[in-house]
Amino acid sequence: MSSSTTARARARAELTQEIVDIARGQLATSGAAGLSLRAVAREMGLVSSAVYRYFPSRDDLLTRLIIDGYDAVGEAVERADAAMDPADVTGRWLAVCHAVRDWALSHPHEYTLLHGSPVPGYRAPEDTVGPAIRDTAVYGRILSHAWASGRLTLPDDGVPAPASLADDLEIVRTLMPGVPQAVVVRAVAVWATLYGTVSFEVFGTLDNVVRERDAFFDHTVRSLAAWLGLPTP
Amino acid sequence: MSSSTTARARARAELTQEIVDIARGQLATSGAAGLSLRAVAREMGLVSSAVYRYFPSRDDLLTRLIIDGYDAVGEAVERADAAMDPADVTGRWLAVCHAVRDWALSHPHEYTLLHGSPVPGYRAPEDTVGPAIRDTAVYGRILSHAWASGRLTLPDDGVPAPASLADDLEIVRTLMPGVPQAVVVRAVAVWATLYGTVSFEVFGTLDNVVRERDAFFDHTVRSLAAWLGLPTP
DNA sequence: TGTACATCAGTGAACGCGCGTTCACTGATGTAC
DNA sequence: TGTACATCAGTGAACGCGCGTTCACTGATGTAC
Repeated sequence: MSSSTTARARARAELTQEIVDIARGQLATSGAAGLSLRAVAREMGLVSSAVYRYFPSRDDLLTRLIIDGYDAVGEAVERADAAMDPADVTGRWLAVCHAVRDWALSHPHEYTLLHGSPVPGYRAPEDTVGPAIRDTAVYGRILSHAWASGRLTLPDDGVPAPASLADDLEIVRTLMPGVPQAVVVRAVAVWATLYGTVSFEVFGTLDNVVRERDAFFDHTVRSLAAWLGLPTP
Repeated sequence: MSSSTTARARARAELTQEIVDIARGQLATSGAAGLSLRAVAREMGLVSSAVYRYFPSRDDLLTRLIIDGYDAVGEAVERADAAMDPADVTGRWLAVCHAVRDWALSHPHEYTLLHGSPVPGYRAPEDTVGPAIRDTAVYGRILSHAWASGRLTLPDDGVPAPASLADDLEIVRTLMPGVPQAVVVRAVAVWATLYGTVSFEVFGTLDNVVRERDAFFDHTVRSLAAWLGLPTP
């Protein structure tokens, strides 16, 4: 070999990527449950068994799609956050929420793969955990920063968190160090609202219900910001 | 024929029901996308073509499952609401939310059919619209009653709903007549939170994140009650 | 009440298609001397 | 630099399975006179 990566190695990397891209495209027509190695091979002009040189099984291909998906949202969210003034915690929150929604609307089938029904018979391996919390980590940093810089108002709605939740939600707490318990609990509810709202839109539940999608979403996340105790701009 | 329903008609009704029950059971192992008429026939000891005497196609069977599912949640929600003192609007709201979650946890695959990813290639017919809003209609009645009896506090968080939403959300508004616009908009967000939270739990997103599921859910819906402007008990 | 006819449930074979995965194989690419 | 050998990509056939849907048929149930 002359260059550090051989022609064979380069071809392998390219074909692997092509398999992934074609598989991702097929999510649109068949959904995750219907993803088929044979269909991918057919579209590439390969014999079906050739794909096994690249992925040992269908589930490994699915895992790759899932990891790529989480990374894509994670990156979109990180970029949206980085583009804002770090001190503008409310602006960062809004930017991040819109980034999730924008990504979901432009990649509906990948979003569905990540946040839709579990695929029957598929069990996600450990490798997916890291990428899966990449976006959540960004919300955590925003809330941490908001709290540390004295910009977070504690909730005061007469609904105190029960004692049994005090030791719960460790993972969430580690993502937003310093943030008081009442806000941590609320953050999880807000997290569910964000994805609940986006899923309603992507899965079609809002069809015939909400027409002004942009305005509705923007208003929802602004209300959530206030509910979280972030400063009203 | 002697009785008003002939033996043949009774057998037909029973077998139709049995097909539906078996199909529902198979959602657990195959998911909606994998629901198979042949598998249902096999489990019943029938030849696969016999099922066509009862359902003209696979999609019709799926439609029946969906309608039955919506009706089941709807009924659970209505029963939970009816068991409360009508004047106790906050109690009714909490009861209704818990009824949705309880039903979802005890029928996870039917819940997934209703609120998970769309089934590729399946288009829901008109008949599903009515049953689909049966539960939502109950929330609407609670809010309507709360408002009419002066128990609803208007939101005051410095985030007014934008003008473009004023003419939107007709369907939601008709479900909660009289309720002011600001609350209607918020009700949709709360609706998304409720189903977002339940979906997180049913789809496994909360695994390793929230341990105290009951306490967490109860706290979430109590917070939502306050956020909606329902009286704190 | 009894009989002739119509209705309908269920059969079994077939059509034409799909899938994941394994395996022995050819021929090209890369490596070590 | 040239050659012998090892590695690896892709082939094609096969195994054993699945699916939805159609169709001509048998035999039981229901209906009308």
